[in-house]
Amino acid sequence: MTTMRARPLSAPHGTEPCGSCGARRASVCAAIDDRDLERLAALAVPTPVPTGRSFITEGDPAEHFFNVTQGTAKLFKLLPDGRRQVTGFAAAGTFLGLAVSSSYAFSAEAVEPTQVCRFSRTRLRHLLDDFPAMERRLLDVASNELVAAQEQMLLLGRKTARERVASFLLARQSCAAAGRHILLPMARTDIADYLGLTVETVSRTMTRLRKERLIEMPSPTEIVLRNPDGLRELAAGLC
Amino acid sequence: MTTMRARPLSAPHGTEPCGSCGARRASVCAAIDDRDLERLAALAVPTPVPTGRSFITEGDPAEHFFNVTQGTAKLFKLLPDGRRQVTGFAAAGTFLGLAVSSSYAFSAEAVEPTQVCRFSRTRLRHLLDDFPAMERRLLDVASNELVAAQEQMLLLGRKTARERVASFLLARQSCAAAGRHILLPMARTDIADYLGLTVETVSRTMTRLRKERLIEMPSPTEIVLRNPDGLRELAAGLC
DNA sequence: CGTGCTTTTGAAAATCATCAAGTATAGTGG
DNA sequence: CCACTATACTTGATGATTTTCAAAAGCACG
Repeated sequence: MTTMRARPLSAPHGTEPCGSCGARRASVCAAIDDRDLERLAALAVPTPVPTGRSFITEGDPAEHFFNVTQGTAKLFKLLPDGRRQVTGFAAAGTFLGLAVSSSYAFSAEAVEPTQVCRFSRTRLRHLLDDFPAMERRLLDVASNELVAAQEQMLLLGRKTARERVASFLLARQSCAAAGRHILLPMARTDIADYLGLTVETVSRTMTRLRKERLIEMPSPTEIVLRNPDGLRELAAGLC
Repeated sequence: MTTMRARPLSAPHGTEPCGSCGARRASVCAAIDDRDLERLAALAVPTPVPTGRSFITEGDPAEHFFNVTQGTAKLFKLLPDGRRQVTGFAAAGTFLGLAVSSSYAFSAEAVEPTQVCRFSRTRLRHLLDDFPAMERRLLDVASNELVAAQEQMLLLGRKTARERVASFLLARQSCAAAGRHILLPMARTDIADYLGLTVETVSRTMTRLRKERLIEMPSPTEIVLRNPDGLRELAAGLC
C-alpha cells in the first residue's frame, strides 16, 4: 500500500529544502519567515558540488543566484595568461551572484565537498518585490562584503607577506566560530592566490611563524594560533 | 514691495538643493521622482569641502551618508604606521557611507574643491521605508562597487606596475565621459596609494608609457591616450 | 623671486618571485 | 594490504621587479 506522508529530512530536490537547511538562519534566507518559506523553497534547487568543480564561470550569463549551504567555495578572477586572484572564500551561509551586469564578474569553485542552493535570478527578483526585508538583507550583505573588500585591498596593496598571512589566519579564526584551532579547507595555492603571493612564499612564511612560536601546524590544513596577540600586532603592521 | 517668487538656481543651503543638483539624475537620487523631491531635499545638507579637507574619518561613528555632487574625493584606509591604501576615488554622483557597522570603515578627503550632500543616516533610513525604489538603487550601487572592488583586487594582487598604471588610465577614460583626453585631479601619491605602488614607480612607469608612445602628458594632471588599444592589451596582461 | 611642494630621475637595497628539487600525503590498482 | 603514482607542500639558491634613499627639476603661491 502506497502511503502519502511527509518525509522528514533528506528530502529529494524541490520538496522542502529550506526548512532543514543549515543556512536557514544565516544569510538572506533568515529574512523570510517560516510561513512564507514555501515560496522560497519553491525556487531553491539544492545542488551538490564536488571538490574542484566550478559552478560559476566568469563571463557566463548570470542566470542564477547561489547560496552556499555546506562546504567552502573559492571565488576568483583570471587574467588571460592564467594569473589568478582569489577574491574570497564562501563558507556556508554565503550568498553569491549579486551583480547588476548580465554576466558573472567572477568564477566560483568548490574547495571541499560543497552544497549550494541555486535560484533563478529573475524569479528571485520577483520574490524580492514581496519581501522588502529580504532586499534590505541583501543590501546589508553587500555592504558588509564591500567593507571586507576594502580591507582586502589594504592587505594586497600595502601589507608584507608576513602581515598578509597573519591577517589571513586571524580572519579564519573569527570565521569558523573557532577558538584557536582553525581549519584551512583550501589548498596553499588558493591561499597564495588570495593573498597575492606565491605558494612558496606562503609556505615559507607559515614555517617561519611556526618557528617563531606564533602558530602550530599539526597538519597543513590544521593551524593552532599559539600567540593570537602577537599575530594581531603583526597583522596590523606593528612589528 | 516684497514678492514671493521661486528663485532659480543658486539657492542657499536647505532651500531647494536637490532640484538643481548636478547629481540629481545620477546615483540614488534618481530613484526619487520630482514630486517627492522635497522630502529628499529636506534631509540633504549641501556642504563644500576644500581640497585636502577630510569629511569622513575611519573609525568615527557613522552618522551620515554622503553624496558627492561636485569634485572628487579619495577614499582610503590607514595602517597604524601610516601606510595608506586608497580604495577608490569618488566623483560627482557617488554615494558614500554604506555600512552595517556603526562606524566608518574608511576615510574620505577631497582631492580638489568638492561639494557633498550630507544626509542623516537614521533619517535617510526612514525615508527608505517609503521609497523601495531607492533601496533597490542602493543595492545596485553596492553591487557595482563590489564588482569594481574585485577587479581592483585582481590588479593589486596580480598585475605588474605597468599593467596597473595602464588599467588605471583606462578606467579614468570611461569615467569622465572623456574621449582620449583624461584629467587626473588627484596627486601622484594618491594614484600610487590606489595602485599599491610608490610615487616613484608611478612616475617612472608613466614616463616609460610616454616614451613608448602609448600616452602623452601635456601636464602631470593631463593625459592623452595615444594608443588605447595598446594600453588595453597591457592592462589585460597580454604584453 | 624665493620657498615649499610635487614630480621626475638615479643608484642601491630588499622583498618576493622564479627555478629546482626533495619530502610528505593521498588516492589507485595490483 | 602494500606498492606506486600523482599531487601538495616544503625548502634552497638565484634573480628581478619594485622599494628605498637621495637629489634634481618643475610649479604654484606668497
